[in-house]
Amino acid sequence: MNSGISIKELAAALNLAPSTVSRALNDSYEISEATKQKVISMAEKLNYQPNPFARSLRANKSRTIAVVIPERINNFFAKVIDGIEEIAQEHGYHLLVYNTHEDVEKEKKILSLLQNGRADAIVMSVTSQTSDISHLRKIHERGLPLVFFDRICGEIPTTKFITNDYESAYKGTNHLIQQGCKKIAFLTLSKDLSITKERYRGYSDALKMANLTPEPTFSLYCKHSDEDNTELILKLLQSENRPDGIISSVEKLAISTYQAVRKTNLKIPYDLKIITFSNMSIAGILNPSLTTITQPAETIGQECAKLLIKKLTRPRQPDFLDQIIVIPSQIQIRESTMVR
Amino acid sequence: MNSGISIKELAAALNLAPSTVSRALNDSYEISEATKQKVISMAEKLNYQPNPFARSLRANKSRTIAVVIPERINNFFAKVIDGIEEIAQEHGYHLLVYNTHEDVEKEKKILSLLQNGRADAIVMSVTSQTSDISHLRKIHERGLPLVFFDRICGEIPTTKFITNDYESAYKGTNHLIQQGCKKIAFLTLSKDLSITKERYRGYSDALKMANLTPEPTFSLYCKHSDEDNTELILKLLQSENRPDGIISSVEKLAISTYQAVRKTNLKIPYDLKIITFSNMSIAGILNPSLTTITQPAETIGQECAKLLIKKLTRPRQPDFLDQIIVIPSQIQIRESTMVR
DNA sequence: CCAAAATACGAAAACGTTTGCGTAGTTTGA
DNA sequence: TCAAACTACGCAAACGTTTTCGTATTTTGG
Repeated sequence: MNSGISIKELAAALNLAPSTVSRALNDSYEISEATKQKVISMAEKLNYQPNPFARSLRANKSRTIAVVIPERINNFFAKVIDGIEEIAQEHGYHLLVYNTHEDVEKEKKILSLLQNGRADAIVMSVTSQTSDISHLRKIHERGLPLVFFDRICGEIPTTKFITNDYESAYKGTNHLIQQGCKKIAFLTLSKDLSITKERYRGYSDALKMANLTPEPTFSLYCKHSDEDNTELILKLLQSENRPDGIISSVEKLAISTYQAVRKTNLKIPYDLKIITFSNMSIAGILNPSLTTITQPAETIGQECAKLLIKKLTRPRQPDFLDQIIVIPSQIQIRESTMVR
Repeated sequence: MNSGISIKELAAALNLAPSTVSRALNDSYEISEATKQKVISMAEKLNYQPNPFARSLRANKSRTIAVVIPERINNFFAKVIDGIEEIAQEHGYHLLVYNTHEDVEKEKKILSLLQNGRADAIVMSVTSQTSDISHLRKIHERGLPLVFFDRICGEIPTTKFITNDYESAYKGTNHLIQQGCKKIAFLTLSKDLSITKERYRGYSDALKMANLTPEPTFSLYCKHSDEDNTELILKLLQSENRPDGIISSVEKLAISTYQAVRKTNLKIPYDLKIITFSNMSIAGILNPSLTTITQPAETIGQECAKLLIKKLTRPRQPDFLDQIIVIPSQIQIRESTMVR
């Protein structure tokens, strides 16, 4: 309602021109120390708060970063945002956060809302359904700084932050093999996802290296509903030629696996070993505790934000390089992949 | 960088005045249908996007709601935000999200940043450390619409949304008693928190009703660090007069309890039964599965947003009533409180 | 001592909207 | 038929900043 006093009123209270007050508050060399002090103390006294919209209008900058994620109830994305917020706050930036709920149409709507300059930059992780990327291209060609993390879009020439998906999947799969698994299944969400492809490559290469062949029926591309996924996995576990090891590309599919296993008389890790990409704090208290590949979520968020802010605050910074920056994950071995 | 074309340029392309274009786009009765059509199609063609800051400056409204939470890696808060976002998006509102990390000083800084009209309203859950409430009072007295949820601040006369904390705690405790518990402990974060007090009352009253007395050593006020909490709980479990039932006010203390139990040779639910306030999707796959009191998080978020938006979009809406709106939780009984 | 430079400030424009007011041209009504 | 009302649009101000330019006063330098 009442958004406090304006710079004009503050100027009037000081018998100065608004321009002088503005310069004093922005510590301009053109203003004497004495005047600066007077202005600052009066501003304090009257609790003057500059109107951010007037500023944004004038400067054509919003000091705001938009974060677009596919899921909010997800420790990985939550941690990434925490990382972004930390750096953003240090530099006086605000965060607009949008959840696409894994829905491309929603993603398009949100990006279209961000075309008008409401945010100075966008950091996002795409939907598992995003194959048409015209909306991303549009934003990028408009010159709005855009970086991707985790679920990246390779076709857009900008900087992307991911973890070492190939390597982690390779190592994870190899770990299963070393623990004695012969028939290893791969669980993931969408075929289109960049990270899926990389992780599948890692899984596949590890199998080949061990002279095992990846069976098509062992690659499970799951849906959105947890119940459906549990059903799908259950079917796989009850099939004649069931897997004895599982590597899951997403946390929640590991959860679904645990749930499916409960409906069988299989025992983890004896009959089935499982490892998953995850950021759960409670992986350790699951029974049996869950072996995880943990992505450096906060770090990814921090790096995204650092890069963006560098670009936004320096005068003539070049565009983002078309490159992929890799921040390695860490494998935490727990009971779910123990030999005995 | 380039924020597209302005209404002036659009007007020039149409040989019209900016005012006419503005009115046409806002569907004013003063503009003929023919002109409206022309304007709209040209706006489409040139991809005209109104500048939000010019609008905000002019209207003194930002179409933005600020959400302030103490923790982001928390299913409850994530779900609440999802609920808020759903309703906000329907009405064209954007969400600025801030995490206080349970730090009052950060909370103060954030609220001070919100004084300048960047957001039209605030919906928040306070820190577990918030006892000095001058910053909240300041915002409220400034006339900025403010609602609380879950962690509410009773002293501020506005509308608050909570779950039936007293009743749920009472029922939860009673459930433990009926399952045979005699010595029930209560785990929580801070004494200052509104919800802690209510939940403790429910716990305490349930004990009294069953002729049990709440022992002081059975009320554990935990810290921020998960490791410390696990230690604290472990000590309680190893004490001579250990509890045989636990009701936890916060999800993560139940997790810590599971972790502590692992370091003893106690068995849930045989030696210790446990129930917790929680929004975990995976409570069911913990071993043993965890009995929970689930708060209606999305609904709480939706209701907060509905109320705010009603106030923001109707012309002369009265101030929020000083009232507490209760949305009941649901108790989900699982193995952790089973008799056998 | 006086021109030139430096200091410290003010006036006004600009950012992109929306809106109150004014006004041609047209329609209405008795 | 002609004043009154209506229609459809334009002009200009306003929102609160920042910044360019201008200028009165003081300081500097030879």
